Amino acid sequence: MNKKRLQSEDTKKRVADAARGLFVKKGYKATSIEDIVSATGSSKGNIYYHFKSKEGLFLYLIDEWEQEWEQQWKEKESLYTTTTDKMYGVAEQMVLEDLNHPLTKSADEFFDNSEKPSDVEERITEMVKSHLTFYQALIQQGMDSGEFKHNDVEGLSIIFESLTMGLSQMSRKLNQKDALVLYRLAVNVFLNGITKNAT
Amino acid sequence: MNKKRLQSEDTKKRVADAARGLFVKKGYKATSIEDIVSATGSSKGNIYYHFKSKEGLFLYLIDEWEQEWEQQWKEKESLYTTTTDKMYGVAEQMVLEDLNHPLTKSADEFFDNSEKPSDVEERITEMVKSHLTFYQALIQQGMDSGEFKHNDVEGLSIIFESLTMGLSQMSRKLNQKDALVLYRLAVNVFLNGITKNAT
DNA sequence: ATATATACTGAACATTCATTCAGTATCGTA
DNA sequence: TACGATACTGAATGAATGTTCAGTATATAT
Repeated sequence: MNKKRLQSEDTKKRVADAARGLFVKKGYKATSIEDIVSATGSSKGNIYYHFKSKEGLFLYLIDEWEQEWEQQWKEKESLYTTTTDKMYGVAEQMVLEDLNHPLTKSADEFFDNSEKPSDVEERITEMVKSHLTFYQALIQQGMDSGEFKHNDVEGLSIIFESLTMGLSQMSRKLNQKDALVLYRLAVNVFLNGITKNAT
Repeated sequence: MNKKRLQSEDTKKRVADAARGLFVKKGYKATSIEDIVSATGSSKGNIYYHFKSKEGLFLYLIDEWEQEWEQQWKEKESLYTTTTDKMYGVAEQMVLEDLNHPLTKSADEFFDNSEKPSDVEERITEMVKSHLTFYQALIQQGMDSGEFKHNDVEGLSIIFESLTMGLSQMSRKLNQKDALVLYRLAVNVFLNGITKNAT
């Protein structure tokens, strides 16, 4: 039970990769199972053999993506000394990872489909919460270290999350280079608003 | 030909209002013609008699909304003296109007449906462009008057648009009061990042 | 070599939804 | 009053799409 299992995992990965690509490009709803079938050569039934449903496939990709993000961040975090640098680092990773890694589009799309209180919506809400917690800790850290002015930490974290959400939508048409410039400028504006020493 | 025409216009308005309410609440895709039928008591056919299509109905609402926004802004603009005040004013109107007035949700949703290069997508792109032009002029004005530091005007306008796009998504669950606080804080952060005199 | 679990196929099914259209009702007007 | 236009009805259509399932192939274990 080896060659078979390996092959099976391979097809599962192939399906996941194709689906990811399509979701980035077209969004969740606009991507049909049929599209994935065409892209993989695999059959409909086989996709349902490997994944519970379309939604299940999507959730699988989200999890995968989140894990990778976390891992990459851990690798980078130690390289930054100041909180300021960390915030630039986050923005950079966002452009590098999130724009490549696709669910941005589908995720935003999902946000607006309150139709079904599906697992996915819960999942996304959960994701936003964890973002907020993350930013909150980061900003608090900056305040404690004296880099940032004291202010409403929770509010600022929401604002930063909002800013990045908006940026991810706006920069969809941009190439990576331009997006990077835009994100940097955004963090710049955000920091000079909360940093003690004016630039 | 009067009573009839008035009645007709009335039903058209009733349909539009109901559709607006549903689009805000559920988003564009999640709102079916059937939903609008249920909400109005009008028949499917009648909706198609008054509006070309679901998309046409949506576009109608967008136009209506944009006109109202512009009008309300004109009434307020003269009340603000500094550009700073104007920006707060814009934010305030956004919360007061945009959150009430609904298409926010559906509009964002549309952004992610690149499936069809439909009129609507073009329309929304156009809207974003006009926003950017507006913010650009406002920010330029602030720079000229000496209120703002000199900086990349286009970039800053994109950032402000992004920020507000993100805020509109994040504040969906908030009540008007809390949203207002959040938006004010956001503009505060944005301005203290580009205003010469630190707070 | 045979049996069995695993991997896979694709036609059929079920549902949702926008849109159409042939027909009916209502109102203004000649 | 009768005719014509305008306003409205709702069943039927058609297309898209997620999901199921009975059946087939393949590889591993006995």
